Amino acid sequence: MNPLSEIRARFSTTLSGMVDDPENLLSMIRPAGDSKFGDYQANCAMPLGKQLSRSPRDIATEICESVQLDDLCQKIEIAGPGFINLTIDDDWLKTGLTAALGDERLGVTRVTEPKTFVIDYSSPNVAKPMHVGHVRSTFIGDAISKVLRFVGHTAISDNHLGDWGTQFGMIIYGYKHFLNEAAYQKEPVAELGRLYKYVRKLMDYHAAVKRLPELETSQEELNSKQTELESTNVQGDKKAEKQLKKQLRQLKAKIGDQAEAVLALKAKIAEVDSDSGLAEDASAHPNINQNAQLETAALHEGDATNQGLWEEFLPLCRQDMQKIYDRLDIKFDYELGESFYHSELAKVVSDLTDKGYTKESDGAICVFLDNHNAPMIIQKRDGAYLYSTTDLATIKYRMEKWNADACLYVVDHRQSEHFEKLFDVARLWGFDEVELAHVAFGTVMGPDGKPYKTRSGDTVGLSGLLDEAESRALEIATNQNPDLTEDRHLEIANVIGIGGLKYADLSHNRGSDYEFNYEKMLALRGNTATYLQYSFARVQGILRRTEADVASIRTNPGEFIFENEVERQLGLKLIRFGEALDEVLVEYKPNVLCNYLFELSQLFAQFFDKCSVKDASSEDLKKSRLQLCDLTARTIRGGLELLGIGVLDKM
RNA sequence: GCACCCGUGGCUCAAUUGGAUAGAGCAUCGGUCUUCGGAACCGAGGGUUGGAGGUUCGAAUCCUCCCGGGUGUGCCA
Repeated sequence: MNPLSEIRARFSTTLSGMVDDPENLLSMIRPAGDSKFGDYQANCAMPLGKQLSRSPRDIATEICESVQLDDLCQKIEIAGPGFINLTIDDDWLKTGLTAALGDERLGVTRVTEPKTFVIDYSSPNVAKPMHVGHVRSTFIGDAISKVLRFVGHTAISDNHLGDWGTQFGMIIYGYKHFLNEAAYQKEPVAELGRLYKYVRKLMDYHAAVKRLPELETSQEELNSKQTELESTNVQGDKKAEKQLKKQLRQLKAKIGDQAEAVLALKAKIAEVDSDSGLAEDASAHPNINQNAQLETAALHEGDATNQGLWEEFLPLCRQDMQKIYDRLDIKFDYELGESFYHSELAKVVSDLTDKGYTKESDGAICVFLDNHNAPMIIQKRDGAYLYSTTDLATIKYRMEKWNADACLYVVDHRQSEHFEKLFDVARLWGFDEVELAHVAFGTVMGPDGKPYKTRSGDTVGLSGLLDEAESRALEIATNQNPDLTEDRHLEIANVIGIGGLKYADLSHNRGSDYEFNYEKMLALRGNTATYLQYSFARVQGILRRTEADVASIRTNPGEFIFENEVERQLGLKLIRFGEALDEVLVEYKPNVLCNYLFELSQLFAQFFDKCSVKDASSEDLKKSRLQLCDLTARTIRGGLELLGIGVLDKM
């Protein structure tokens, strides 16, 4: 049991005697904001004072007299308007540490009421190369799944692959018209990838040719509007002047954006025009955009040829994708893609219609919701279904198959409105017991503060990203430790390269955008994976150097001794591993665990500096310090493991 | 137009969801140490949390308005 839950349990008894619902008050017990106030603080006396119209300090006194804390806290103080400051008792702490030492779970107790979570993450489109945008979903989802499992929940990870979408129409079209048979025999996935990109280029070309004149016209309009605004005379009227300025500024920004868009379109056109083969195919396939769509439609309608091709392509594409997951060491319990649900979609619509929740509008079948202007469309005018339909079928399946208590969707924050609607419709449909949560995350930004793109404006491919991270890591590993063998260098590069990438992502609050930066990601200092991995390796160094018998330390521990203040701080931090994990799950935020591990490593560095193990003044003290070392190493390793990050004994 | 999100030292980010003097890491400057792994430790400077009001014992956090930025917005996923 971690100190926080223990304190809350003790307070619970007292507070339930004072109010009906103590839950809210209990959440006001938390780690002290400043260590000079002690280890924990209870802030519940202030609101309680207000509620009961009494002096908060009196209430605080009353609470302190009633709560049973003798063994748990060595100091209890009331401060300021009514803060209750608590300092954990050293003996209690030492007992906890001793227990953690002999426990594989480091003293972290399992939840008393395990739940079943379905976590939907990663979800790339197969047959399209994975890119930097898939990184966050994959890492965050994986970390949350692991933490859920560790604390005792059932976590079912499900990779909801996009394996039924328009990209297959494109590939099928490409296969039928542009296939290089020899290349396909030799390296099928590479050839399919080429076909996808090839068709994409041709489609983009035609779309650009069509769009360009419209854009140029609108550009002219904007320009003339700018001239008009610039010549408007509003002198004397300050308010109008200000408004005009604002309008002009916004207009200029829009013109800039459009100019960029025009350039991008022109580039796409030029790319095709400058290549005689592409140009020829472009003019030979003027209706490629519509025809590719028709191939998709044919696939969905069960056309034998297309169905056969899809069945041929899919395993190849999935195999290819698996390579990336293997490099990242990410595994899923299930990979039920969109195709898995396609036979259920008609039933979703008919069922919702039978229950009277749908309405036809402009030929489409919709569910209208009170708190949204636009309805959720579940069947298009042409009869085709949408991803909202698939998502509904998926919820139904997950409830029937796994009876989930919660479904978490680790998806980019731009889809928040979609999920609001989806969850509303699901509840309307009858799935109102399950917790449905959109675990949203921000965008990965480039150094220019805009979404991370290559210089040519394309999204950044994931496999290239991993290559770059590992090759930079290799350079660092080689420079830092030239004596090691090349194999060792490669192993280190893999662990710190991939680990650095994951940690850079996970250590940011998932809700915020963050800037992608190789240097910072792999920096040897600061809040990075390398710093934590280095701390771990240093502990291993101590254990090696002192020839410590770790097994016997765990089974036959000696007393913990806090000779130096930092030893106590380190011990307290160690015992709070479980608190950090609980906190991660409150809002599904892995960065809480990152912060915890970083702070732990910083405390260890101080301990390392001040408290020599090798030259400890007595055997008892040396043993106590070895115990702290062992716990530190196991906590860092265990914590990083939950984040999907590895460690090395030597690096 | 409407809806949602964001704005925190020079830079990159935290802040346990309303708690005490807003914390880290880079960078800058200074210091420790003949290292149980220097990929270390200690210290200093640097902030009106975009601005103005309001709510209360207490606000980066909640409310209103303004400024600036982003995202989404009826048949893509």
